[in-house]
Amino acid sequence: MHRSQPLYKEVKQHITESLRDSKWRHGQAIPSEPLLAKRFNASVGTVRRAVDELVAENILVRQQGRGTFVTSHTRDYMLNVFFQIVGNDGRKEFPRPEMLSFKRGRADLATEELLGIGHGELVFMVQNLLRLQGKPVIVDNLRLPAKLFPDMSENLFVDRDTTTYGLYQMRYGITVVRTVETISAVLADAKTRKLLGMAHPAAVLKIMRTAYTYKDLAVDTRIRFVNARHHHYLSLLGKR
Amino acid sequence: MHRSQPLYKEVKQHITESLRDSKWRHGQAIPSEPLLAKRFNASVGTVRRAVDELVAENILVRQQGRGTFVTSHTRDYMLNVFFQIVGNDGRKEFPRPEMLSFKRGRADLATEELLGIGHGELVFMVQNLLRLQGKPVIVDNLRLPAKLFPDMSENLFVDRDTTTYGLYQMRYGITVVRTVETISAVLADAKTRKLLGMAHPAAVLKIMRTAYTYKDLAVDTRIRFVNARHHHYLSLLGKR
DNA sequence: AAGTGGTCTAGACCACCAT
DNA sequence: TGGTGGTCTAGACCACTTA
Repeated sequence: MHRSQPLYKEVKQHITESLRDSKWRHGQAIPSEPLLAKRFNASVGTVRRAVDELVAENILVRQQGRGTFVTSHTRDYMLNVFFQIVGNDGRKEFPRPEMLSFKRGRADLATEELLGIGHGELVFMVQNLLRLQGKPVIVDNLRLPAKLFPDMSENLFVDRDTTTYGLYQMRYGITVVRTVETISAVLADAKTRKLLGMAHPAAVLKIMRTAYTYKDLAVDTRIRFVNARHHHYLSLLGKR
Repeated sequence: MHRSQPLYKEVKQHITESLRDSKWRHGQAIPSEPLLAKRFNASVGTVRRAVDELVAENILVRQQGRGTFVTSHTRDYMLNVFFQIVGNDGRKEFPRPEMLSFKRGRADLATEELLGIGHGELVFMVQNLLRLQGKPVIVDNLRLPAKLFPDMSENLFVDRDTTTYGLYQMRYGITVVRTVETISAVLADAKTRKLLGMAHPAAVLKIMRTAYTYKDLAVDTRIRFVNARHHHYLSLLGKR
């Protein structure tokens, strides 16, 4: 048989499409491997290979004896996969968010480019202050395209006990699968210094992050300023 | 058969041990899969699974029709796997190093702890200035345990056209397989500002990195200060 | 007990590389 | 042409979860 693409890649793509189209919702089990094999006219081994890759990408989770599940963006999951700020003592902790402002309007050109939206399209702009161990450590400026989040409102960001990505998934069925982060160091401006309780002059981490769902669709973009005096960004490269 | 560990994990461990003991040198082909299968009393499929994991960890490289090779720490490989500083235009470039100083002596306690060496053991201390597009961008303070690098000398760091990790591999058979990086932002001191051509006050990235070889043995540790005005640190999380 | 994923095998065929 | 890795299959048996 002559194929332009290996069968397991095709199976993987079919599964990804079902996820993108919300055929299987987060937290639910997908069909068993023998069932998928029958559906895609492939052997169980081939299906396993496709699922293996999606598991490696944190999109599916296997549980022996129970089934294979669509990853839920729980707090713990987020902490492990997408949150890289740890205390200098090595401990990682879930940040406590406080919303500072919520607006709807137009974004600047750079933001429109990052989000891949047209000029003048509406976005939501949310500013949050994140606390770790009670102290303000991160100022977060979030931008999300209004068309992806039809009835987004201020209330959803207050008193939530989920992450923003968890919110996207639970309420809109949008699952963030990867992010791109750009990290630099800048002198904090007066407002940021005040929020983070830093004296002049103060160096802070500037982290620009854009999040993507299946098919490389941008979901949100944000700029974070981090007081890196008692915390740092952890990056692991290579094996493991 | 009852096993405490899956067979493919054992095979993987055997292969890793052969690599650690330099039985197979970098750039060389390891034995073919049928041969390994025979040697370890396993099926080819099981050997493939072990090799798959080592390939995913960038330790081996497959080449269809030719064989499976021990990864060589070429410039290109380093750039892709361990070097995360990119220009703000998105371009990545190989840095040009200039050695500022080379010393042999005792390290401070923190360094001894990071390297996992005893108190008072000798280390080499190397300071380099790294240029990108001709401009000084990174000040690198390197520490390596003398006992791992017996006849290390200043000359080896001058006029080299390899990376430090490439040097370890070619001359000492030591292969770096993973690194741990800790990133924060600080105000640059006068000396660093001068080297990087920055005015007062200046915020720089402070990157502390420790590199490990097989079996979690620390190979070197370094502190880098990066002028993040025209460059940044790139971090990709999640799938792909 | 039935169903799920986890491991392992043996073998077929294909694509690619060296000679 | 022979050897290498790449894909795919069919089936056995194990470990775990649920009912």
